[in-house]
Amino acid sequence: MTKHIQPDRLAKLTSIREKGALPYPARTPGDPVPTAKLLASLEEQTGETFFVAGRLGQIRDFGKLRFSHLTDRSGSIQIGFERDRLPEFWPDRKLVEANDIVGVKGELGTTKKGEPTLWATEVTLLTKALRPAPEKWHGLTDVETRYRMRYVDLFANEDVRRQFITRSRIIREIRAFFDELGYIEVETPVLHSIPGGATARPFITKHNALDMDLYLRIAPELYLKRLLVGGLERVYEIGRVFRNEGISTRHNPEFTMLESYEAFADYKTVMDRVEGIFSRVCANVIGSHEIRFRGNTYDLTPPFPKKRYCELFAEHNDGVDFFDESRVRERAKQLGVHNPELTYEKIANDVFEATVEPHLDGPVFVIDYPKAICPFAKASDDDPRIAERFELFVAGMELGNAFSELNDPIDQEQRLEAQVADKDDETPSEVDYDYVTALEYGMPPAGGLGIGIDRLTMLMTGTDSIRDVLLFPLLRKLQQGEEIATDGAPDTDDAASNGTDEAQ
RNA sequence: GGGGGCGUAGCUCAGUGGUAGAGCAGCGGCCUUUUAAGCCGUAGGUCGAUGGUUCGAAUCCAUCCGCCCUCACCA
Repeated sequence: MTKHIQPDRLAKLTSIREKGALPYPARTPGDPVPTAKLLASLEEQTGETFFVAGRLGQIRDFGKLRFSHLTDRSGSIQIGFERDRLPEFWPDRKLVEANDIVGVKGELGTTKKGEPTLWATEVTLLTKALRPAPEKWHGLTDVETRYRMRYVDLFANEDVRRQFITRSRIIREIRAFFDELGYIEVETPVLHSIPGGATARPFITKHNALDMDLYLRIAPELYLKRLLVGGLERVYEIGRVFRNEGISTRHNPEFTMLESYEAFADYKTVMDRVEGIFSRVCANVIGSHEIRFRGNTYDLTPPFPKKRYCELFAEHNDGVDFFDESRVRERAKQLGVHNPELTYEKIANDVFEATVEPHLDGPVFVIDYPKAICPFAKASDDDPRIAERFELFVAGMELGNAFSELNDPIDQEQRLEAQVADKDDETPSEVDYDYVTALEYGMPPAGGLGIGIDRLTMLMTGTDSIRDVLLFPLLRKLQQGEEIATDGAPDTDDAASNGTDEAQ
């Protein structure tokens, strides 16, 4: 690693030490003021002395005067280094350079052209950077390097920093929304001995002492509903789930899921909750209910339109009824999505996905799904073939999934057993009988919700790729000893095989 | 897995068979109001890797590695 460091920076490091200064001091000499505070009331504060700390940008050198910007978490401000104000620092000024982290004490003012500037009277090196910053004008643009070295991306690209601050604010608003409704936030196990609550291939890991296989959770659902049995009544969890599938602009193998469960509510209540979340995030984070995503504008003002699954199915399939098995199979063959391994309802759902989903620009709640494809949803009291379930679509992307939770233990046991009997290799291989036992003790009627936080953030921030809302998206491992291009090591190369597809 | 694109200096990129280039960053100078500062000078390379074709390969061919886009798969 260190062999690729810029030799001139190492030389400066040595120089600093030889002069008895510390290139990595343990303490910051003062409590830094956010630079944004200096700019916020510049006129009233002109002439006052402040201490700021952050990373130095490009240095513009005029011999006896130099300028640079100092960036901290709140923004950045120009620093003016004048020879006559810095008698002690001046001879060693070149040991402090772009990308170093410094503390600066100085007097607030402006330049002749009115640029707010902190005129330095004391400069303290806080951290010597041994690698240079990316080029000043184009910055760091290589996508692979940006993902692999997000730490560089973050300080080099302000909009990237802002993006992740926005993500954090979205999550904070969601928490506040549920907290105000009396929900409690809980944490359930990530390591599951039986993966369940969704249809997906799990990651397998091993517990050594117990000598048993464990699975990284594909959903927290079944544990959260156990809490309803326990009487917690309103719970939510925002946490990582893991699905052992491919990678794309909409899929990362680990992603963040919000799940909430509310006793004595049903899927209609949950629709209100979803609208409440969207409304709140739009108002408090985005500042608008109109968002731009992939070239289109979407109005997220509630209420969102509701469309029945079976009606949409007929509408986009020449009036074919979802439950008309022979005609649906025919249609599936015609579309080339007829997989005889699957159950009839799954084939029909594939037809739905092929014909209806592309048209779901939204926002739209697709409601009342066929019960057969909803193993955890309660059937409608009016039509036993229909489950009280909805999914929220915006921009053709599924953002949320919710239902009136099935709490009939006998029905649930039968459905889980049917799932295991299914040939589909994505379905669970084992029934979680403890979950059934929990239901036998009585779970209150409840409405449950799942929302993909990453996709929600994509939508809200107009981001095309899920990798741009994940700080560290999954990438292939580099070979040992291999470094990323940015420090002169041999580029690329590696072990491992090819990745593909999905998740979430 | 299929198709397409890309990989050259720390960064951003030119270079399509004949001595590896530019801008920025770096280094040495000049400069007290710049903000992509300017000017003069200087240094910097396993052209992703391996093999092949050729008198000669960054360039043509093959294989491999990595990233992006897209389709497929999949919430």
